[in-house]
Amino acid sequence: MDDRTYTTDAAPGETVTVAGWVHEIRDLGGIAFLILRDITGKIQIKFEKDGMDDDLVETGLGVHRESVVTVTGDVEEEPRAPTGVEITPDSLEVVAEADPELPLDPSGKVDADLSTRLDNRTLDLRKEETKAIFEIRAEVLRSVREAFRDLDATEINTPKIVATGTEGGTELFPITYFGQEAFMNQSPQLFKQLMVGSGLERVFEIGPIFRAEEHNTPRHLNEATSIDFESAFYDHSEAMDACETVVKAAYEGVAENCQEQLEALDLDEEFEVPEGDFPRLTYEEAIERINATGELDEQLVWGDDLPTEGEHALGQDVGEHYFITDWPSEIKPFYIKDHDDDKQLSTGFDMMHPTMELVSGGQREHRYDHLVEGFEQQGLDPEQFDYYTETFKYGMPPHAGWGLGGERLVMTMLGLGNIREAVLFPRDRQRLSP
RNA sequence: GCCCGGGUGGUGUAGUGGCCCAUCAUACGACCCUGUCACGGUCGUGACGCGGGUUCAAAUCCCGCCUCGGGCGCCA
Repeated sequence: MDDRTYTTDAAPGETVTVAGWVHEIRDLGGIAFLILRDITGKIQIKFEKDGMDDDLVETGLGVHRESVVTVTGDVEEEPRAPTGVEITPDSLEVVAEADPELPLDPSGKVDADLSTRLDNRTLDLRKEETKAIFEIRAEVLRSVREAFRDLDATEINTPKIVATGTEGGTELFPITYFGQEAFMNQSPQLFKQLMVGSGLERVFEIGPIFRAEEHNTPRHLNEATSIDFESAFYDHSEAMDACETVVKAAYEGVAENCQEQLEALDLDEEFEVPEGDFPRLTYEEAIERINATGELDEQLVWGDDLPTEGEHALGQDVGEHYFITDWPSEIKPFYIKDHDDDKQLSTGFDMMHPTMELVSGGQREHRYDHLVEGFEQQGLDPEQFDYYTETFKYGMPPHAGWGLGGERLVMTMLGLGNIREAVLFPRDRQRLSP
């Protein structure tokens, strides 16, 4: 449509053709208004019944909400119109009629359950607030890519269909690959590590990960977007620096480029870019602080994983993004390197939002012998991972990296109550369609 | 995987044994209304997830199934 004018661009004095959805019709009797909505906003179409073509009035006011129409007419300045301008139509064409009864109300007068919204995502995304979430999500991904580029990292894409999992025994989706057993990849972990040993040295990947865990929570998905980073000649501390930079860049991008969207979500007042360095607590300090809050019935002891309740108590105590470092080796995966001076302590770290874990990372074990030993200690058969370990024989530099949950980043940034809100078509325990 | 709580017109809800041939809002249909901006007004259409049971009587209690949400574990 060459001659289409966006509603926000319709200037007084012009004759324009606008195209979009019928948001609402208000018929006051002798005068009626049709509110037309497009990507840029809304505009009012005025029908004064006296002196207007009867067919035009009948068509314009007979159309159902959410139908697609094009309207050609004169734009006039009108202080009484919501946007200060309105169109007096010469012609109106119903391009696609909508059913009179809609499965949810895009004008937002009546709430819909998340489940109803997800079943009707297209209609749901006609709402300002829902649309804003995904525009912000896009900005987060854009900013993150730019931040990675500033770090001189190369974007890569690794296989999602794999022969073995990352950590061996965890829950994977099995598939059949030309008669062979295969799985959906749960993480690009091993592949991105191989790339730091390649000529690329520093890489990142933004892509789907698949986990077959049958959890049922507002913060888990079975298909999620992982933002992964890995660099040669980085230690865990430098990896944390990069992590902080990238997460802050996401917030900065949204603050700079998504004011309108934040307003739509009623967050423009409270949205804050994290300032200063994220505190770095050791695991030991973390459990001590959790114990000191007195929120837990039982005191944590060294070696315990942090229970959800403990994460919440600590998050509230810290009150901002923070890292937990120096985890016990035994509760971190085999590919995480231990501290050289203390085999009980790993270089693994998590980056936390006050409400949940966002990032998991660490310095990697780059020494072939230690790596193979690690596989065996975790009860995994190193031979199954030959494609991975072999590379470590041919000059694998020390390296570190992390994985960030893309949806969790958006969710915590916007204070969404459910991670499914941050995915167009979420895949969870019971949802496989749409 | 374990545990808990829900499912009532298109949508969101009220109703916890008889007061319910089921409340309200919105949507939808008809009519009235010349400045609405959640327009207003009058009237109307439309629902108890499925199956079985208890009871004189079930939306309401019990059982099974389906389905949705949440807590934990685990994780991003």
